[in-house]
Amino acid sequence: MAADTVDKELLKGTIPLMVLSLIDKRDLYGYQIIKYLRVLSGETFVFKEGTLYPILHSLEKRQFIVSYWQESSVGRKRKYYRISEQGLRELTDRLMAWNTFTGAVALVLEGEVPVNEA
Amino acid sequence: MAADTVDKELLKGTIPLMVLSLIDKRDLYGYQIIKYLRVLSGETFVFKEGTLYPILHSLEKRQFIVSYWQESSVGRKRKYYRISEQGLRELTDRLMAWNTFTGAVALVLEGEVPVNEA
DNA sequence: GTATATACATAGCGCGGCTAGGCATAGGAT
DNA sequence: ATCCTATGCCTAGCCGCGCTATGTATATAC
Repeated sequence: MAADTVDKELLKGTIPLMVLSLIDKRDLYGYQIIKYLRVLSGETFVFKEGTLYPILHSLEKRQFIVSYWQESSVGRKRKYYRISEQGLRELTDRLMAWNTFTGAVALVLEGEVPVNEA
Repeated sequence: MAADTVDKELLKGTIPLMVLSLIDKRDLYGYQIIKYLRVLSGETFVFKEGTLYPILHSLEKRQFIVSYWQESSVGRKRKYYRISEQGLRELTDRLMAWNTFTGAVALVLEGEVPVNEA
């Protein structure tokens, strides 16, 4: 595994977190979110539509985000998403969970393993 | 989701990393690894045997760890694991992947979302 | 006219971890 | 004596997330 590739498994659960975080800053449409994830992550997160769209649909179904169509001067219509009240709460919760999680992993990785038996 | 609970989804792929990291420090047996993960993580990672043992078997099958039985003064026999050469390489790779991954997530979470359209 | 980029959608698969159960030994409590 | 708890190992089968693969549609560049 090269240093600039991500273990896909590690991603589980973090994509919705990142998506909510981005939409929280500004209303975005799907294709745009894929680009932002790619650019902001320094080309680490390169997702296909097949990965992101179902996640957006799931987030909308659970009412964390709300969609609306909007014309663009170029290309076809875009489906924008904005975050809801529940979405804000979900984002807060997921951020806490993320920090707890990475903190706990760090503790284990840096932790001393006692030499004595239990 | 409470702050002291982990989103199980986030765990995907990180358990083998933590397990390899622990065994790298000292030979350990399964039940012991569960305890260390629980204690070192500050009660964040509380795994059942049904979670850990299959992971150990998988790591051994891929020859990242090697097992051997050893009597104990109390209780039944224990199956210890030690890390192999390949396991050391795997651990290094997974550590890099972990750092890349968490770094990229941080970039996205803290990233500025430009106001202009692409 | 066809290749590329944009933009959205979904059925179905793969795979990691978890549930739920089982087996076995020892020590302490009742 | 019997039960509970802790220790210690094992596995079939499920669940759920993300990915593959594919399809549709519009606009621009060559």
